[in-house]
Amino acid sequence: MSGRTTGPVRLLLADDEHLIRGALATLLSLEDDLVIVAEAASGPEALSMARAHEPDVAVLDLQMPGADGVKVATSLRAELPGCRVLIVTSHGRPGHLKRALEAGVRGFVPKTVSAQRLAEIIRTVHAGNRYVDPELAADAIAAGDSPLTAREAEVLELAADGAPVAEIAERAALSQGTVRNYLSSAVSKLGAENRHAAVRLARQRGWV
Amino acid sequence: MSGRTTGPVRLLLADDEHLIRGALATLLSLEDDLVIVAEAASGPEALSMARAHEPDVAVLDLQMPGADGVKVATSLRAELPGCRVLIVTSHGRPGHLKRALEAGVRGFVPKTVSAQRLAEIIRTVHAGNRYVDPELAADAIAAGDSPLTAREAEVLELAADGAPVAEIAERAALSQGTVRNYLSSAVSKLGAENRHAAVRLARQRGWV
DNA sequence: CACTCCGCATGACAAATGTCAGACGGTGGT
DNA sequence: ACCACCGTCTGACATTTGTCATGCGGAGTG
Repeated sequence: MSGRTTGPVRLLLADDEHLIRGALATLLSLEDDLVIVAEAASGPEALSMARAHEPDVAVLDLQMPGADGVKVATSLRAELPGCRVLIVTSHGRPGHLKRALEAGVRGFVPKTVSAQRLAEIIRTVHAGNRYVDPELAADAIAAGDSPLTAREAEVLELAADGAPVAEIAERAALSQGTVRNYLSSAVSKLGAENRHAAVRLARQRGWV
Repeated sequence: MSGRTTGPVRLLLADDEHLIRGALATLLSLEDDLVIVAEAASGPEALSMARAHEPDVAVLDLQMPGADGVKVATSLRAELPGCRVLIVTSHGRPGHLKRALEAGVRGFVPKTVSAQRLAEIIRTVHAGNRYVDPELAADAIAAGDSPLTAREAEVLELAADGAPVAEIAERAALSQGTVRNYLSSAVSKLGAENRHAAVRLARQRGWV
């Protein structure tokens, strides 16, 4: 039902850490039914490699220079609908999982799994099924959806690097009072002490 | 010169990401003169493994649950002076490098190097030499030493999660005015807009 | 259509934060 | 011994931030 010809699963591997990517390539190559057809060290590179080699499954690191795994997945979905995407990550933030699934990603696993297990998951994804790490899924469900409105999230993001209200107001083209109001509402929705703690919480949950 | 008997270099591998640790173990095992005698997924585990197996070189990830690579290195230095320590990291913050060298670490490399290169560096370290990634070294020199006094750093750290001044004052057993003063001085020394930006900068440079 | 609800926006007031001038004690140099 | 210097510490004052009451306008409902 996958409409694919038989033969080894053709993989694209993208991760900016050469050490990990190389090691992973070697290890996955040991599996008889898997073959790495391309490697990339950044988001844009992953895209162009995918176009050139049309892999069956793309294994993407979530954090890469240029464009993160989810952005790459979105583009791939449009350009190569036959290519399944599997995301691998070190720090699993709940919000990222949600964004990833919305981008059509078929698998989402932390780097704490073994290579053996990863190979199995690659086969699962290639067969057309989905796979999400149970622990990350639980976290995502516990965290739930973002309670923030678009404006609140926007303002909170501008506040992320400790900028004063005046600067946020200018960048968002709002009055200072309005900015304070949004921040205040975001802070109370998140149950934080102040806006800086709120930024940390929102980041943790992947809402910004 | 190293006072060691000849034979393969005995390695301890510690990294909390199973995927990477396993892949790395496989890849390094391919080198004839390297052999992995122990693996660990956390700081404390790395220590007990090192005690049990007395490796020639310990390859430690900088960020691990329990105790980070530098803390482990400090303990190892005291308990197994013959064991060289090589630290591997994803996000190289200048301050970490400095702390690592003070802890007697012999090598410090980012995960962007290839496994082949890592094997060479392991041999370099085992031979008694030091190796520090040139780019990380340049960053560390550019960042320089922390200009913060002990108190300033302490207060800044307490401010890290967005706690209000009153709470910081209580936790540091200081008056609120004093706390503000330290924060103010830290902020101006770092050239930041406010204390939150200062926290970010100090973290970036590895000064907290 | 009228009504209600909710997100968006604003200004006034209270509270927290940042800035300043200055006091005290220990260290090192003369 | 004396002095200058630096880190530590404090309170008073200006600025920034957080909270509140309130107004405006579109979406959904009766």
